[in-house]
Amino acid sequence: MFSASEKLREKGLKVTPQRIAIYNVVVKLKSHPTAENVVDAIKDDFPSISVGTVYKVLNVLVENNLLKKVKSEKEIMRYDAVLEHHHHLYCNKTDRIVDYEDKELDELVVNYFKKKKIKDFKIEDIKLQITGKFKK
Amino acid sequence: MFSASEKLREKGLKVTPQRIAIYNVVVKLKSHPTAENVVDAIKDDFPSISVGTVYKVLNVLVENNLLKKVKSEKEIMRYDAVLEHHHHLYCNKTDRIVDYEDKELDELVVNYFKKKKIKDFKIEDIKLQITGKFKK
DNA sequence: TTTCTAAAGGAGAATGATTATCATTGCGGA
DNA sequence: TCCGCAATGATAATCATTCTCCTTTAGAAA
Repeated sequence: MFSASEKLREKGLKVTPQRIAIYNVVVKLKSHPTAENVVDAIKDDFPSISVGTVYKVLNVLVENNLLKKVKSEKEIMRYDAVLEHHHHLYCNKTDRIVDYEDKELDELVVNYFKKKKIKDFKIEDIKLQITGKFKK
Repeated sequence: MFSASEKLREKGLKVTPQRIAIYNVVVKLKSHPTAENVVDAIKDDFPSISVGTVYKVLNVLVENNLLKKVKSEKEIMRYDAVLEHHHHLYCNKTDRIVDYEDKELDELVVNYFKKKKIKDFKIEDIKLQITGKFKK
């Protein structure tokens, strides 16, 4: 496993304490945090950080494939440090977004589209948005 | 096929020219328009309509299941008059969102989840977000 | 048809997430 | 260690959306 600074350096990005802290917060919070969540979490260790900086750093990390954006049910953007292909469970009740990984399902879907092409469309990625309710 | 006013009446909503016009615009524009798109399209026939009214009416129509919200890649909300279960093709290049219907695929996925349950989660709907590029 | 009232529309202010601006700071190559 | 340029901080600006408040109107009842 590589540290935040190593990952930043690898991408040719300047390594700053703010970037390290923000990246680590998103990795630690497995809850697909909003920018605001990140600001709150970071304020403990970094009281002087600017909100604008958090947005800017999140965007830089997304542009450099260190984070991904997650579309939430609402209009607020959320972030995900899990880069591997995975699906999402959206909870109607609690607004939680939970990662869902399922190789068997992926294979099923990929095989399906190997046989059945969509005309004039080149598929690059398929994600399932599974909506429902957590039982607890 | 029912007209806009019949659909509004059926839901117990007041039938107003603005509501009829807005509903018809979303039905006619099959492009998953944004609220702004709707405003533009409606200004031809309805120059005096207020932007706030368009937003309010779109929300009323969504609340009453006459329209659905579509999550776009960007932060802007988009609307869909097609209520039947369907998937979406997201074009990376042009930002287009195109409906994709595939009963065979639906069956495949539903059968898969009949066998393989997700623990502590009650699935209500599964949508595929197929990202890629249109060839023309 | 006329009347009445709650709901809907219009205009524009307010909000809230995100981005832009710009002066200051600090990372990292020389 | 020094220097240049990119990153940060503070704050203003932006943009989609919602809210407020006053006016208008749909539609039920008389």
